[in-house]
Amino acid sequence: MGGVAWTEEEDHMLKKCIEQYGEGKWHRVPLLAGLNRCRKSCRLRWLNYLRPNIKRGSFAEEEVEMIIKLHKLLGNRWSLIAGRLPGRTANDVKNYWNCHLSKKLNALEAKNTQVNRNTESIRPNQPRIIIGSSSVKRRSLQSESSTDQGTQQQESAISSLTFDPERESHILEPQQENIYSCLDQHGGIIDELPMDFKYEGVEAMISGVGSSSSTNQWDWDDLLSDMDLYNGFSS
DNA sequence: AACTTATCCAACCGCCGCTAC
DNA sequence: AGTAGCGGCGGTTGGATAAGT
Repeated sequence: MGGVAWTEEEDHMLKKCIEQYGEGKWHRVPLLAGLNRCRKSCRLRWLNYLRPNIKRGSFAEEEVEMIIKLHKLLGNRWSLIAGRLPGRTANDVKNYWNCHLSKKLNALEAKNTQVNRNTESIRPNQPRIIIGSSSVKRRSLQSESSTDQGTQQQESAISSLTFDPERESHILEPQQENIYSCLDQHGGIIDELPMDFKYEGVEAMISGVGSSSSTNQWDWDDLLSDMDLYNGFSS
């Protein structure tokens, strides 16, 4: 493991402590539980392993599809992504992404680079406004919007930002944008990706009307709410 | 069977924003 | 205004295990 593994006894003590005192106040948990662990370890152990209703085992295709979609929109915001996958933790999602999906995307990126060398004109004529990296933490976005770093164009984009499928891809990093463009444009490697994700356009994805989405617990309004809160757009 | 390499994933680390003082 | 403490997050590490030779 990455550190000292938790014993069953420690798990029991932590669980008992949380059940008795509730979540939160993590700085007190080690003391209350009588554990020789730091607050962060306790919190992580609870969130990723001990918390009730945690789903274990491999990811279903629908879950993988959802992860890919959400990653396209949110970047490496694992906690937000996990929030849309009942029973899955941010750590699980992150690990799954790093172990399984990022490799596929890297392969795509490599291929995309090669493709771009031959087909420069694929890029859109009108430049997109990138309003901060989606993988950059919320603080960066907020600070960008509050400082004079951004151009007027950027500030305008930020201030007027509401959800709009036409603009949703703007929150993607340039690099990601290339990768996902490649997903749309080159079905070959995408065959490795699950289900019908490879055939869906952005519009279908945004509206949640993908052919397999009927079984997903997709609640776009909730997600937007989260994003608003997360990015501070609602304030 | 023994060894090497690849993969998985739990745990740790460092950073940041928020809040109270 | 400055700062310390906290919760929370994403990135990284490294041990266990599986797969390959």
